Amino acid sequence: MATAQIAKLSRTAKREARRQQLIDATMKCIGRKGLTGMTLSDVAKQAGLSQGIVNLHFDNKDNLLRETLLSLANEYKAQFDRAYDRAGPGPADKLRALMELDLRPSVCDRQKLAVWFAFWGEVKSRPTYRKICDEYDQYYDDVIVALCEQIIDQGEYTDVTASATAEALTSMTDGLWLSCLVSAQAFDRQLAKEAVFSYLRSVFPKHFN
Amino acid sequence: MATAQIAKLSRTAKREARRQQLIDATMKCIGRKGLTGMTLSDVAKQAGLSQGIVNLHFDNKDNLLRETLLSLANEYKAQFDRAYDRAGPGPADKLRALMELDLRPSVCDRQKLAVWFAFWGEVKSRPTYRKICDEYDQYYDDVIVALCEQIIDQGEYTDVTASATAEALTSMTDGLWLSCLVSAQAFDRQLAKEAVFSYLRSVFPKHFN
DNA sequence: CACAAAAATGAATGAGTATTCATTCACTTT
DNA sequence: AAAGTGAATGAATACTCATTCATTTTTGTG
Repeated sequence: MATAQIAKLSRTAKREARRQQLIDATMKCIGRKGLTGMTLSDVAKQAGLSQGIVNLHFDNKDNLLRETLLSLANEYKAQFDRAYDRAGPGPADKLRALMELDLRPSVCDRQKLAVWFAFWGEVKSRPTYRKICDEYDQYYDDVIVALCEQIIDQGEYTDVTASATAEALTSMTDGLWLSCLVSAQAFDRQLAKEAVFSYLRSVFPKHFN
Repeated sequence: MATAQIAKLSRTAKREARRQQLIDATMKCIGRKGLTGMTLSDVAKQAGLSQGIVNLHFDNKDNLLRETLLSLANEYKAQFDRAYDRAGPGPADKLRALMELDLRPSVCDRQKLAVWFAFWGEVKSRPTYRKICDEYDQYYDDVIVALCEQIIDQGEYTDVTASATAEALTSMTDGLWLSCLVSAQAFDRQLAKEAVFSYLRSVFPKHFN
């Protein structure tokens, strides 16, 4: 949010907008310099504000980073829930919508993925990060397992378990994110979609053909 | 390698052993403190050597980190090639072996994955890291695409493309690694295997049943 | 408009760290 | 045994960067 627009807001809204502005700046800096290279000066500069601004709003760097992760996670969850709600009523519709979400340019772009991977890279040594990531993941997994169960019920599929299929699906999108981040060639969104949906066609042929 | 054993080696072998000792220490430190928290003192202490030792052998921190990534990548490649060579002659045998490799405890353990993810987390801001990761990935991808092609030929599968299937498979293992790293529960290796192999059964039923 | 409160500034601080280097140590060669 | 060589040490140095805080600016209220 641009500074000019902040002026019009109420005091508490303003405070919140400032925090978000700093979080956004943080994500940009992580993308540009990595978690190891990012400094609070960078963030302040990126936000067009002064040296001490982060400590004023977040007390310390750790806090800023935790709030940044939370913001990223919440933003994703909002999109997840929205995609779920807006999709057609059947479990296959919903599952399709959720898979498509993960490959949408707004989710699957190098800038945002750089931030996700930056935090995942610290998960082992930072229980706080791990806890946050794990709690959200748990939630997504439950939703997707439930959808797979419904689909399996409907289609009377045998030789398939909901938990293994859900695991395969969520892993696949996470892995596609990695290749989007690492691959030197422009990410082939079409191929990625084909990977996911050829899988869905082959496990749930009655639903995805 | 223990210091005691280093004494017996020739001069150049000694030098190489020392470097590897420092690289191993670096990996341990990354696991324990993350890439942001790791210091050269930590590494020296972990290796049981003195302050300036890293600069003596690697000139600077950047260099140490790049060599650490290369060492990790080479170690994996050696295991990959070995698994490929040792597997049965058919493409399905080889593909099975490569998938099993990725879920082996020696590859898929939190300590080692922490290091991989630490580097992936910096890939966006460090072209060097990206280049290294991408080159190796390219190689693995080529191998796996070729195997899928052979399997598709043999089985006369239709409605499957080698590139999408290969993409799905490599993504899946990368994603499973993430869940191994993040999940609070002990990683369910059996479920992970089931995820991968139920997929293989369903795309290549003639080969994986 | 005046005044108190909140927000923001940016220079100063100091803790932490990568790097340097004079010195010591452990072998090897002569 | 003496001289020579590379490895290793660890104290000193130089520098970066998170954090503090005295001061200024902005905002909302009576």
